[in-house]
Amino acid sequence: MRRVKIKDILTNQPIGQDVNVKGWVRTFRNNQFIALNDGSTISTLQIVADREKEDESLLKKITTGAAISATGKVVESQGKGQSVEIHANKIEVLGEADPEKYPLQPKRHSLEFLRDIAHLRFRTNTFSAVFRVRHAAAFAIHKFFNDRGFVYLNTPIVTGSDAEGAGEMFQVTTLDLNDVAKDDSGAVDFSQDFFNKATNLTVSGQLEAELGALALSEVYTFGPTFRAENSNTSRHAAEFWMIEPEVAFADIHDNMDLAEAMLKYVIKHVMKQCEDDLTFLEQRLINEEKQKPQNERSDMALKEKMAFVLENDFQRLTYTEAIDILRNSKPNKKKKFKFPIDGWGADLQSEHERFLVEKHFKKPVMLVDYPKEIKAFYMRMNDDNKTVAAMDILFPGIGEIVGGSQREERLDVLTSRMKDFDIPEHEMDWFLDTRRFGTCPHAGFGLGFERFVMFLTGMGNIRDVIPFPRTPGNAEF
RNA sequence: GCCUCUUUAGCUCAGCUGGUUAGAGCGCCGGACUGUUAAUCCGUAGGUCCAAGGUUCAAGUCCUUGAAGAGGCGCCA
Repeated sequence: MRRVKIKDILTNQPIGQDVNVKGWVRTFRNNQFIALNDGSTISTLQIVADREKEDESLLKKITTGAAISATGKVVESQGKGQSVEIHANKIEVLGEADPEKYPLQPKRHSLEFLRDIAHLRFRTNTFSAVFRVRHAAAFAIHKFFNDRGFVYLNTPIVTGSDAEGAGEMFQVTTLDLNDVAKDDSGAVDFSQDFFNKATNLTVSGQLEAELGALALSEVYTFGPTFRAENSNTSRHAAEFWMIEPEVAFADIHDNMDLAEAMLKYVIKHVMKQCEDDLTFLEQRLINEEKQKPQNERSDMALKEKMAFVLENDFQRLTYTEAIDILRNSKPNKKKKFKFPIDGWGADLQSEHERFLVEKHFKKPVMLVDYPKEIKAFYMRMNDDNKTVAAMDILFPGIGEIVGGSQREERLDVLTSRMKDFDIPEHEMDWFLDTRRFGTCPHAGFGLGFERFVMFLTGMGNIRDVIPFPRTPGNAEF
């Protein structure tokens, strides 16, 4: 008999039909009631075993975590808590789970403990929900761009470009590290390396995406990104996924419109597709926050927060306006900020961003037009000659989720900016060619996928929204 | 990289100003019950108190160093 997914049975309720289901036992109550989950939905399906007829040795093997196959009739449930159940006439244990050794019990486990057993944590309600939501979000992103005529571009993961300037890179080499090839001057001889040059894992696909956009008009990347930063926070990982759209004939305002539309589209899609997962995750978050002091709890539940973001325009303001607000803010006047705001030009610290997003505006904030000194060389110089057309999107609880800009398309301005940043022109010749031939205004941004999934799931640590997270000192699994 | 906190049973935790034999809930195992909902009830077992040094008559508790984890900051997505 063909296997039916539990989600289908719970949705269609084919009462009277004989079906086969396969999945993993969550609990086995009363030697009779199996709560079975197959990952198709957060809900379990109740399998009723015939205690009289079934072999006792078989019943003994039905333990939490075991994989079973059950065949029987779908009937209306007599008990509370579920509408239908299966009266099994045949149960097969496909894979036993020794209860002495199986680490997952039908009880609450800490996220830290589950992180240590990341290979098994998919079997929990929380993580199965998180990864279904993550999938739905990834799918929605592809659909959003596809429907708008964007081309999905796969930029290189191994890169020979060392001028991306977005942080420390992981080196990629096949040189024998125990006996590194040296040249005459004693330096490492990368001409003997696999690519005949020094290579790294990408920190951003942006520069390559720009090349694509200046021919295909609209492109986006969606791939892994690597940063060898020693960052020890709940929102940084050494390996994470980034979405980087790049649009020709677009300015910073088009860019902001695109980012806002995309974020809202994905939120809407996830709310529709993952209703029951979100309900579970929302409750999980409420329970977790019960242990926190009142003032640290969020004032909106998960779905409420998502709906709120959906229904309201993101707050747009310039860096200069933000500085004014911060300078006149209560915490600044009462010297509550660790880094007081006294003038124009310094980068905002997380405490300032959090004040703007969580206290002042209480919604996502888009900041534009930053001082040129604190932003990257490729961002377009504004007419004031002091600021660049950069934008950051800040989300409550997570901070920076998007960073983007209009790109500097004027060759002379770009090369002079590169000089300021000590970036050698000859290494970026391929990049500059796009400015030499048929250059045009264009813009793009990078969205940290995991940070967005944190918002969508209410999870507070990036390590809990990526299946096998890589962080300093940790590359297990 | 910097600062703070944590580490006690399989899991989640309690263990007071250092003082007899280190506790609870859940899980496991055994039994009872049998339409249960993290089932319930009774019972048993289960500990290198993170590690190494030190102080003390006495250390789970105090000190030093180290390890692992968490939170905050910086870097950023």
